[in-house]
Amino acid sequence: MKVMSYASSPFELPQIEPEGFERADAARNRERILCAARRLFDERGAGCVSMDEIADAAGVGKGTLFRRFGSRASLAAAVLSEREREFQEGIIRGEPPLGPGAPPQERLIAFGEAFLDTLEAHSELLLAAETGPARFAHPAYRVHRLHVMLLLGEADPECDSEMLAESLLAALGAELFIYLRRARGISLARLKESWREQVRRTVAAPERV
Amino acid sequence: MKVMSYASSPFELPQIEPEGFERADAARNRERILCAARRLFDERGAGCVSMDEIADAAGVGKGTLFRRFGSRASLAAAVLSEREREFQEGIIRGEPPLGPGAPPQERLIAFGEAFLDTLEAHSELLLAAETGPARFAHPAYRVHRLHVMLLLGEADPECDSEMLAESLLAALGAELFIYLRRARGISLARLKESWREQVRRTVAAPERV
DNA sequence: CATAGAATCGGACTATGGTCCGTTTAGTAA
DNA sequence: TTACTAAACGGACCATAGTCCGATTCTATG
Repeated sequence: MKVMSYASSPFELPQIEPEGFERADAARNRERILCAARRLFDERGAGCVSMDEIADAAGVGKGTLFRRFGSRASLAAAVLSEREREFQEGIIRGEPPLGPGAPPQERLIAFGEAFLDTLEAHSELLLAAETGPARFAHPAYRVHRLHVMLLLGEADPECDSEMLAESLLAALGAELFIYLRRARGISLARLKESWREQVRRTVAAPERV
Repeated sequence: MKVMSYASSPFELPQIEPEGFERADAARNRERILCAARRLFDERGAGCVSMDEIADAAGVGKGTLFRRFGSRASLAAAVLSEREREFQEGIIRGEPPLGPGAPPQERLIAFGEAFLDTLEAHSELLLAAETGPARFAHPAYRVHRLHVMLLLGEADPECDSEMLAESLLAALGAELFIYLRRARGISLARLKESWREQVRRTVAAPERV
């Protein structure tokens, strides 16, 4: 079996720092936009802020905003990128059970619980960052998928870890989270318990081998 | 344990036929709109048809279109409703394993496979009908959820069937389907195999009890 | 048939994500 | 310092989902 590792598919975050040189005014405007967006999203909720408002608050034209960030979803992702970086940090170099060292099943459980915490704190932003089928190609999602896939493969070499990873991650989508949490009033604790149950059922129980 | 049945939460389809009386012109326009929408969606793909075009093709004002159907997502759902009706028919009164009679695990597998067939045939429409967290409150989704939940509870009375049903259904979302199928080129057969694997792993294996 | 009034119609209007392109400006080299 | 160029700027512009309300049309009733 071919062994995959993070090295073969390096970490990728949305290209916040551009590759080559960046003009001073461009850098300044990018910073201004991110600040304004962060503040407005925080104050009024991501769903209630238009791109025009962000451009105005940043003292920047609309064209500039869209050239920098491409789309609303992409801007939301950029605002989330610091949080995402911390999350990935915890996964790669953090303490067990989220970080390396714990058995894969426990790491999977810890991953989902940590993700649910992120959803609890930033569900609106995550929802804004999820737009259409393209979202699954986003660098952050790819990292999550690779992580879950590797853990699944480690926990149970028999399984189709690639597909199971997609299925498991689908249960952590922002739309579903918001519906369950707000419309149905399901507690965060129950969502976590449900995730644990799903992981336990998905990876082969120890006695199976 | 309280036994739930379909009777306690009757079938609900989007209210295509209005409850009370409907004026003749209203009925005629509703039919015209559905026809035009069906045709245009079919000809050019649901993603490439605007509401204005549908209104024009139906020979109807935009206001009329929106009063009838409320939103783009809702119109897409209405266009799908016939297919959905057949699907539900197959589930309730059809032949096993989709219909009653087969063991719950097999019925779950058949459900997913049938759903994947529907996605294969109508993914764009289903995508158009999925809009935001509200989609989980749609009558059709509720029927699917209830069905999966009952089967899960039957297959394994120990499990939290309510939550597991949501998780399983999340893996059948149109966004994910389109991404896997088109961007990743994964075959329908593999998606079905993955569904079977997931169901087998989720419901307790027979020897567990 | 005539009338009343409630339901419906339809298109102008708004809000908003996203694009375009003429103008401005930061960096560079002479 | 100046001239030059590539990049960035910004706001007018476009497409489209969804709203509003005065004009119109349907149906029931006398």
